[in-house]
Amino acid sequence: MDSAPQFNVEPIAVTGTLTDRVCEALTQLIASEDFGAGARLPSEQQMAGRFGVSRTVIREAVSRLKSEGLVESRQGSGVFVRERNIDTPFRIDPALMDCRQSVLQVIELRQALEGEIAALAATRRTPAQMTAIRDALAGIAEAEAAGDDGVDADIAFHRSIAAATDNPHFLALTEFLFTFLTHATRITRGYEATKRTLSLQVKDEHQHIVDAIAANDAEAARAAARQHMKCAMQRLGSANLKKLRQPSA
Amino acid sequence: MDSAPQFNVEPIAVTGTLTDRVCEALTQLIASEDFGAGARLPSEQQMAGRFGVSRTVIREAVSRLKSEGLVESRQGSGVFVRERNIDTPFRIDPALMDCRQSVLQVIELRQALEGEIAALAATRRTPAQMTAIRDALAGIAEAEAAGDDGVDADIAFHRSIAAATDNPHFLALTEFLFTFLTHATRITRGYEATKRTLSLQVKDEHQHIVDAIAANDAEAARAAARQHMKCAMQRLGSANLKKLRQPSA
DNA sequence: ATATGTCGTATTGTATGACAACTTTTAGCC
DNA sequence: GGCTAAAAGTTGTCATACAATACGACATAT
Repeated sequence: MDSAPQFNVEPIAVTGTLTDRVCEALTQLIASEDFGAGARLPSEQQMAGRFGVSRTVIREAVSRLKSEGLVESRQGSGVFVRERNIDTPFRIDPALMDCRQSVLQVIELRQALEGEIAALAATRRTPAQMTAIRDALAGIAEAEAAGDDGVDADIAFHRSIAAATDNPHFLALTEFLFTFLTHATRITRGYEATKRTLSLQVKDEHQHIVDAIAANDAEAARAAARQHMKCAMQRLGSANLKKLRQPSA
Repeated sequence: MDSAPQFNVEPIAVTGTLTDRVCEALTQLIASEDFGAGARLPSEQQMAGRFGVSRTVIREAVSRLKSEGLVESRQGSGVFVRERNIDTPFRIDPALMDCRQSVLQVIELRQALEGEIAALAATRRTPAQMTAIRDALAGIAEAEAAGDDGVDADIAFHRSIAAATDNPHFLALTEFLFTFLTHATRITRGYEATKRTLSLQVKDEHQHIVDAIAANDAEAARAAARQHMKCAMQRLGSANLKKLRQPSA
């Protein structure tokens, strides 16, 4: 009988762009098991005909579904429904945001990353990226002079280094950790406080990192970044924080 | 001076579709705060000119960014960077799952983490955790003997080490990266293949890590784990990866 | 002077046609 | 049957055109 999946297009929403509507309709079709995992969608031309839109719209809709991991396209072959993706992203429970131990743990994570990030940046940085790093470093001093707390500038500095790795995942993860830390420290305070009093030392640490990256010295960059993170933990740790659990026995 | 955001487009990645590359480049540009929240991107035509691609490609890339919530487009006005949500989790674009470069980049991320994880584990591990690590190592051999591909056992091994850091975020992040890698390598294949042929070397690397952790030697553990990851990258890099066709028939 | 209407321009949304790159199927030959 | 080559089908990319919308400039009315 009807072995071929039907294309019963319910009257799609009357709001939003055509791409939005087609996207929604396709998502619904896939979800309603008319097209199971591995099934091939009709060709873009066919879908354009069925929906009464141009292939442009279909392509944009499919592109979105691709970015959501629902389908995958193979050139010359077609568009196929993906297996249910166990898309469990990495997240940090916001409930831990005001927990100081969590902050230290996240910084510990950063310590692991920043060392490698600095090393890779020292190896791969382009002159343009080096300039961006130097600008960001200067931005910290400016912010400080302007009376700003300098948190944003500090983040921008570390971000510019992460960007120089040419590995977007380092940048994305750094970004993510920073959003957590800024929100967390906004609760626990103590960031600006410690930062202000020790700004000289921090500035020195930053300079060491930049110098190493400028010199293409991966090992020195790694060491400088690690030292920077270590000091950051100590600053936070000494700022009236409870100690992390240490290796007991 | 020129306050307008620069558009220093470095040569983008040489793999994947044009849309993939542009998408990645734009994400990086937005993340690197050349374009802060609320800023307007250049018009699609301008971007097409700068990247040297057609407007079609730009539109599909922007469409993906829209579906990820990074930007929003207003007809007649332009494309604007959206305020980053507080709890946007760290995730990896599923569209990059079959991109071999992404796999290597994620492994590079793991390389940064595993070194520190091993070092921390060596410092903090409890006897019980040490036992768990040894059991996991033995589990790899058992799985291998049983004819299993040993992927799950390998994951369990690294997980047991991450658990010994007493920092739950290391465990969670490792977990996340593994789910990505398993899904990705299930597409690109080559994991078991390379693993089988080089299992002796892998086993040796594992043993070195365990020994260092057992001896509470943080530096040795870090070195061993980094070496392990480095080799993993080389193995994947040399392996002849090919996209896998879904067995729909 | 302020408010309002109109217009022109810039920008995104959509349509269409074409070609390239790639995959699958088919036809033909041995 | 098995192999090769042609053909058809599909996604990827490009170029162009027009529609729909937003926004500022300018003129006009109150």
